[in-house]
Amino acid sequence: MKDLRTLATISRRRRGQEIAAPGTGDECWHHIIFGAARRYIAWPDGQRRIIDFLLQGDFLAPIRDHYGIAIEAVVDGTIIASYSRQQVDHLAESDPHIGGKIREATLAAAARLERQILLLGRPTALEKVGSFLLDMADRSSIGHPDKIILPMSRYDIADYLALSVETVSRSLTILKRRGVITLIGGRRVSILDRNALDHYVH
Amino acid sequence: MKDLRTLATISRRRRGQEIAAPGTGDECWHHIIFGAARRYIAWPDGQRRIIDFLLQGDFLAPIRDHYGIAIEAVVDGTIIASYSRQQVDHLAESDPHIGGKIREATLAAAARLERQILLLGRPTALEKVGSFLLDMADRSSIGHPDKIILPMSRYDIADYLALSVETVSRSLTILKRRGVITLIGGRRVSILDRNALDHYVH
DNA sequence: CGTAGTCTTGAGTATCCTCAACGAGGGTGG
DNA sequence: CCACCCTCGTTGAGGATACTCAAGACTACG
Repeated sequence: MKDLRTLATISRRRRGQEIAAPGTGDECWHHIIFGAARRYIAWPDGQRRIIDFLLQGDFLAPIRDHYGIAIEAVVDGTIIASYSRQQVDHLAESDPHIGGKIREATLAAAARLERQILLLGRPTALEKVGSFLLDMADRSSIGHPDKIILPMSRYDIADYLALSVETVSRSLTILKRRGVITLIGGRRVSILDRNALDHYVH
Repeated sequence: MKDLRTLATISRRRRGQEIAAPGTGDECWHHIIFGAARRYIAWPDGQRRIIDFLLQGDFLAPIRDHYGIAIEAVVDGTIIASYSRQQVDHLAESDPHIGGKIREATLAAAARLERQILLLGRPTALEKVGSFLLDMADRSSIGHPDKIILPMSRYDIADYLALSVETVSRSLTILKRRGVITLIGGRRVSILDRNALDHYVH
């Protein structure tokens, strides 16, 4: 009996290095073993829209792509396991249990996209940033649930939330001044008042 | 050999009638046979966010839901085929071919969510509305690719695009005045200048 | 024909974006 | 070890865009 692990191609990437070229996203499953990645579109006019951040442990399904979506590592030393879609399909057909796992992972990827839709639908910048922090706190489970380490830059966050960098920065400053969070060196965030944060988010 | 069709529960809904109660979205697959539906969250403060419109032919995967997402018919006489998730899983395990179909449908649902993310990420209202029209023209394939019949109200569109009703209305008026589209009675749209519309969308 | 819901338009305001400057941190080379 | 450069992050001022509030037109339906 074959195993998923035998199909894996493990690779290691530096910060900013390409994981999948634009338009090739539907060829492979990816699994983030360590680090973080961003899935994005670069428009011809120079703008960039980040569709999805992939954190440690996340699976990415091979979603069909008409836009030229690319994937890049966010931090140095990001480790990715990639699986050819065809081989995974083949395996799923021979092993019903694995087929179920695959369906499960696909639904989880869809749930992540859905959260992102809710995030983008929030009316104000403060709500977007607040939701984003709560989301990151949930997902980047490193021991304490109120300590977040943001692996991505403010520019990344801005392109993810469809805001300008300045607005992201200002929103964080406002949350800090109101005593809702603390900021240590830009990338380390502590949630002091989760109630208040939840409240921004409805 | 069992067949998917034997598992279907067919039902018929009037405009505004519930198809799935909040939080039950992960129990069933749904397939829109006729009409249209909206998948949405009603926040406690009265706001409503539409995550997804389901048009004729669309499949909806049973995505896990922590928010209380509900589904409603958009037009009278909407016909839905529903399939219990468990039974579908069971069938998929016994028939690899169906398993593949299921994975395919799940990926298509994810691709739809992804398009919605790109839509919400557009900076201006005009781009959002323009993208929305192109999207609808692609999806509601009724003979002519440049004629659209919008089954939903302006309020629905506003909650979908995260804009106010007034802004949606104004954007459509602007597109009309610029000769990009024509409006017949509010719900019927013709695309006159697809190039221009594409251009708004980058 | 009246009513309720939908759609459009207008005026004023709040929010966010753009442009600009400055500060902090990390690497590199002298 | 320090100066320099580069990227990243923050803050300020001014202007553009979308929202809110309000009122009027259109449509569908009883």
